[in-house]
Amino acid sequence: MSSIPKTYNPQEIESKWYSRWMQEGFFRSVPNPDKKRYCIVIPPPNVTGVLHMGHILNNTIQDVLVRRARMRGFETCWVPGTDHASIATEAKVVKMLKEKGIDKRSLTRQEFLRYAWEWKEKYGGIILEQLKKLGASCDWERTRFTMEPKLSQQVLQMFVDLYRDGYIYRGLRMVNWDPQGRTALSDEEVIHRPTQSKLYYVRYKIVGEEGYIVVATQRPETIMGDVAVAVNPQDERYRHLHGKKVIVPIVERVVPVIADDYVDMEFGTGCLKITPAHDANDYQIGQRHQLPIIDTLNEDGTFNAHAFKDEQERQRVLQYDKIDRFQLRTLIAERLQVLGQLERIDENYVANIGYSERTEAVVEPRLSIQWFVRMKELCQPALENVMNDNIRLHPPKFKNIYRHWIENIRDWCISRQLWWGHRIPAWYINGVDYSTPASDDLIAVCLTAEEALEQLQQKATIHNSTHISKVPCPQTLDHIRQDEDVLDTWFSSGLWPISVFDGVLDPNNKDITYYYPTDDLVTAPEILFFWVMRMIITGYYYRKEKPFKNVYLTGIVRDKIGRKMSKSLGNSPDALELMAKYSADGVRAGMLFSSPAGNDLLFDEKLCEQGRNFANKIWNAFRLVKGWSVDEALPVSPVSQMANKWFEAKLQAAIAEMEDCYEKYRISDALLIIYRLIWEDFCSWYLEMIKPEHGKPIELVTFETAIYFFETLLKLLHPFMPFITEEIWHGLRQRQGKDYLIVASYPTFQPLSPEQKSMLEQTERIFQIIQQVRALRNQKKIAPKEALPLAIKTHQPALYQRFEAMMKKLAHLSKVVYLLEELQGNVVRFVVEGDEFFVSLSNLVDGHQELKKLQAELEYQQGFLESVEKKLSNQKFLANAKPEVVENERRKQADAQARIAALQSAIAALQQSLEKTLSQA
RNA sequence: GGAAGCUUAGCUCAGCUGGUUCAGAGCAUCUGCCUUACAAGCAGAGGGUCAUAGGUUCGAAUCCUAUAGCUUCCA
Repeated sequence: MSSIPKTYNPQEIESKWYSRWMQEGFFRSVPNPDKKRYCIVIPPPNVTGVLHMGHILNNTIQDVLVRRARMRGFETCWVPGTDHASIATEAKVVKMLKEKGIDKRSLTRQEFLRYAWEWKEKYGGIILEQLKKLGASCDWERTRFTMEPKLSQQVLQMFVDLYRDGYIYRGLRMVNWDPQGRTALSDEEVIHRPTQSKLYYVRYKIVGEEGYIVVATQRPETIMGDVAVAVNPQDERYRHLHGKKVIVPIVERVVPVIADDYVDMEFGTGCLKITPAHDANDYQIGQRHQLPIIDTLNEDGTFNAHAFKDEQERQRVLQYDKIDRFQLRTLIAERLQVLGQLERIDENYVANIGYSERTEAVVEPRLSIQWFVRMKELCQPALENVMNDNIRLHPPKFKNIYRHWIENIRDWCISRQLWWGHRIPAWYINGVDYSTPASDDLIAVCLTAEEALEQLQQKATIHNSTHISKVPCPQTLDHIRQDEDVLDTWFSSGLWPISVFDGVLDPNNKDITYYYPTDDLVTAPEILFFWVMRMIITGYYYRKEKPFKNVYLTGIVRDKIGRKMSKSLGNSPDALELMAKYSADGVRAGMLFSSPAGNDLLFDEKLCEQGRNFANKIWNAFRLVKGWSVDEALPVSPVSQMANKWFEAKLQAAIAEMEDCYEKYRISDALLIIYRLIWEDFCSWYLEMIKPEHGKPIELVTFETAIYFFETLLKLLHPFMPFITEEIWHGLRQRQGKDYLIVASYPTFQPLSPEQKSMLEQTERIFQIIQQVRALRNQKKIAPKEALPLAIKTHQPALYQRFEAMMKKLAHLSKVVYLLEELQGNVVRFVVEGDEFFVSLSNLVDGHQELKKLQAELEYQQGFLESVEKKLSNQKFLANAKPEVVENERRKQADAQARIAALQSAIAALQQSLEKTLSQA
């Protein structure tokens, strides 16, 4: 016993068991048709990632589900892996190169990719190693990476298939342009934030008359791209201008005044400048009025004077060439000021500005040719099967949001102007103008260059035979080229639950047919649309089947004052330090203590401390049990006998409750149940009941029962705190072979017998009595060592006699006697249910204080009775309420009456004795 | 600007289809205790008009309406 340290020391223990589990192959899963399977695919963390609190939460939940399934005998498979994360990784690599003094633009695609792969090999696996520290029981032999050859092949195949089926097209659209990343972004990658900005009021001269109109704009730097000024047709103020022309300042371009309903009369002056190349709405208006488009920006957000076809205009703006858009804004404002065309500046304007999720750059609306996925039709099964609960979201409140989003979906821009990613498998003929979608019949979409060459030769031949304008027919691979862009990362992630099992390459292979559809997906609500929906779409597209049955949405981890954890705020604790300080078990438990599904959780390090303390508590229970010596000859004491029966019932009830929680994905509640069962019921009650006197041995039967209980508790706790439970599992008994807790059979629930139910009810009453006596000791400052006599005024002594030994031990009573009369003298009374209890005290009792307490209790009970009787005397209640409800009220009435009678009797007796003492004085 | 959700003890939350599982849990607080498993602990105790105002009902934290505040999503 002395060999077991007083405090639990997790460091070596945790790494020891993790490597033992790995050695024994417990995480490994292969299809086994004789067993039901349970499967989760990990939401692949970015290769750039390091473990943060969100990962801990997310992966702990997955590990809980996986470990429980494994113990329940399922063929359990948790597939790990990482995501190549195009933009994030490319940005990281570019930054790393910059620090080395290398400019990305000086490298070829191949050279850049070599650096990127190097970087990935070096850092890409870090996060997986960190997950091992957390205890994640993934099948590491199945680790995948979204850009490894086999997965890339499947992603490209999907592109080809979708293209063939008409779901992918090339289109000229206003896209969200990230000038820093120099790439298009999908709508979801743009974050809108209200931003303090300025509103410039600019004068446009009217052609052919004196005066001007004033246009309010937030972006004066786009003025040079103006092709019209629009007013609302209803706007009386500007009716006279319809059909007139105005002069755009600086470029001095003459443009029409047009009328369009889109214009908000309330905003600014009611005049809107139209810049189709740089605003999505302006683009729409431009289309309606057949206006030209003048794109004044380069891809990096600098001004492009060479975009101006008109020689004079070009001369006027040449001085601004290559100037950054924000600097340009200032310059233009100054220039307008000098020209006397800046009427005023509204400094207190808050604009809703879009930022790139990855680079934080202000997003620039930009016209360009990109690849799109036609979403409407593809989405239908994804909507239906969530709405009809074929795929269940937990909590279900997300269904609404999900539907709203899908119903308003727009086509998905999937091309990204990056190098790190899956290069779009589209080929073009050199020397052909592809700047408009008109030339789409001269594009080949296929997996290899050879195939592309063949296709393009055919296409060129057909084209040349049907069109007047001829195109060159490619003869060799040198005459064609592949699209420079890569695919949006989510395009590949959408395939993840299929591609990890190579389901595109070989749709009938053993893995995919066995593991797909997977069971649960655990992820954050923020990527419900980005990712979850796309997996569902892809699942139905490729396999006519959902990718998973349940989606458990975790909350966002925030700091304790509710701010999102972020690197820039520095409010995120270091995950590894946390585990070093509180153990992986402690951190796992701490994370789950307050994380109901879908709710954000306010993380506080104290929760991890609580987890660590819990581990220590269990450890000490283990020390206690291990320290006992067993005497086989000893008969089982009455206390132990009752204790064993009681805890068995308690245990079964708790298992049932936990089952219920798991079914509802209330993981945090399940943990709280086992936490209280261990700490309160097992440690504070059960172990105290059976604990032999110091130095004395314990009966064999009780010892074995206690070990059995302990083992069952360890099983229930194992999914949450795998390390300490495995350690104690091996400490409790000598274990042979594969007798590990991680694969021990999970406890099943046996319905409580009527005796067990009444046992639980009765012990509640007994515990109340014990607590009353303990409280009394506290109040009266009676030493715990002093044994007290208890008298019970009751008509049902048998009820208490069964538990007499237990009460004596836990409340330290010298004796228990049963009465039918009030006990007089120096006693303290209390009432539990309908019975009265007396404790005789050697020191003086404050009768008046006792009286006050009893009277307060009486008052409460009378009020309670009154409310019950009010119901019972209400004819409408008796007529309308269900019979069992009425019956219940009658029972409440009877119970309350019994308590009141006991209280009144106690009060009367106390008053009598007080009067006696008074008259004696 | 459009939509959804939330508001219950000092803090974080549970309370399903209205009726002692109806006012709960954990943490925090307070009071005693170093009682030989555990001070990372033990034994007790206090604490809420269930955001506000109406309504439905025999009965409302629970259903309806309005108001306020917070949060999120979309534009």
